[in-house]
Amino acid sequence: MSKKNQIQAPKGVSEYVPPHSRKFESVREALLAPARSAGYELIELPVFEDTELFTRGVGESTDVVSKEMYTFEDRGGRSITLRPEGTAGVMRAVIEHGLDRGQLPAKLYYSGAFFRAERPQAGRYRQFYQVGIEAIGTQDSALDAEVIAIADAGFKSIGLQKYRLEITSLGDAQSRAKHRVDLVAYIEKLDLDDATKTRATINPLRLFDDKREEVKKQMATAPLLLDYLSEKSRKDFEEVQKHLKALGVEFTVNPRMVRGLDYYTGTTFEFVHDLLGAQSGIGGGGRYDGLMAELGGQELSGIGFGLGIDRCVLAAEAEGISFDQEFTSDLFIIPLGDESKTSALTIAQQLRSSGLRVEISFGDRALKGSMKAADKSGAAYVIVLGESEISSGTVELKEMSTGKTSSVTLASLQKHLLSVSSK
RNA sequence: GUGGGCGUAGCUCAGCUGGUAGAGCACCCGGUUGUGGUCCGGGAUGUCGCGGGUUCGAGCCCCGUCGCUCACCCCA
Repeated sequence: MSKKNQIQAPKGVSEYVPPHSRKFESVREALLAPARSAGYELIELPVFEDTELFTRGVGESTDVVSKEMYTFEDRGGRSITLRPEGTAGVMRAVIEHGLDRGQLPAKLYYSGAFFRAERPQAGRYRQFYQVGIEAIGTQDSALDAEVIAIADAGFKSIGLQKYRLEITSLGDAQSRAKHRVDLVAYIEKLDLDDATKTRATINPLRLFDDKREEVKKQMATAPLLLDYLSEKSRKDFEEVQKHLKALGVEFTVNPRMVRGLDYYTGTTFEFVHDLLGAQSGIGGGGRYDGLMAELGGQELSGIGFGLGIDRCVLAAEAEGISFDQEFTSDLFIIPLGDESKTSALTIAQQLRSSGLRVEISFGDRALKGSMKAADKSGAAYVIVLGESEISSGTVELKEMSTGKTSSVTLASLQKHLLSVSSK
């Protein structure tokens, strides 16, 4: 609630506080794990970059660059922009650090906050979170398929089911040029309002994405880029599909798919969730042939994706997926009296070093209150630590789910807990 | 940038045709000495988003403003 002098978060940012943040953490780790298993390595980059990186990399004709960037001047008079997406920054860093001079493909993953100055709505925030990967320097349909499969594995490991994968190919430069000529000619004959016409001159492909029925109808017979693919592009695209089938990754070919960033070429894909609102894309990506050269690097092709953590959290909630059990402690220690607090601290420290999750009851509440706290924490076991336990070296280990207790010596507590801990 | 909906305790909300606020959940304490989940008793919490107007009187009406939210646009 907004009180008089209370400072609120800036408009449209997503925040995750406990217990909700558990979901965020679980989702992020689930999305990242398949990339790590496939040999991708972390790249951690600044959230702000030289504005030119995005105008050149992402493309000035995109809405992202033309009206959605957080751009400001720093104290040295440089134009700085909060990163609206991840790929351009990764390419900049790859070139700057010469990662493209080593073994290829360079395989990188990232995770972090991105910024777009849009009007917020369900699943769309001004600061949002993405994980992504980029595989740079190798042109191979098998790599395209693997990248897509890594994203798919991430969604599956969250437990998501109600999503679908759409793929297409944007072909090479010549294919796109030929198609564009025909598409523009086709669009010129249509009955469209001025705003839409303007949009079409900036990027005619955008009209395929229009949600209005009258536009959809008119675009129904528009020339499709897939029909213009060169022999090589067509073969590559078929290879990708063959590999995806072998991997058991389900997909549909959507020749009308449109992506918002200008650098995509060749294989392009998008994951869409069925239970989300208007913002239903949970991830997407594709190959980009010209980006590296555009940014002053070698003529190398890359492929990657960005997955929306926020939207995956929303999707997981919509599907009723819960993550809570991953976040409960193995043991809850209740010290009685000030003297036993030292023991509680040292015992907890020792148990934690073996990977157990251990909490202590703090403050001076009564035993009953501490037991309640233990119950609510979801801890599997509880011990009460008083003078008698410390002097005898034996505690009553209580299993919270059954209420049963058993006598365990402090010396064997760790071994005991490790044997029953699932983690 | 354009449009719709909504702003009452930490959360979810109730508040009849205007008479100066309530429930459930959560939280804290207790129900005789050191063991939770049920039950019972007790307690704290709101300038009813903010500002102005109408009125004897406004959470309820009017105007403005800010915020949240959903959709368009665009996209993760």
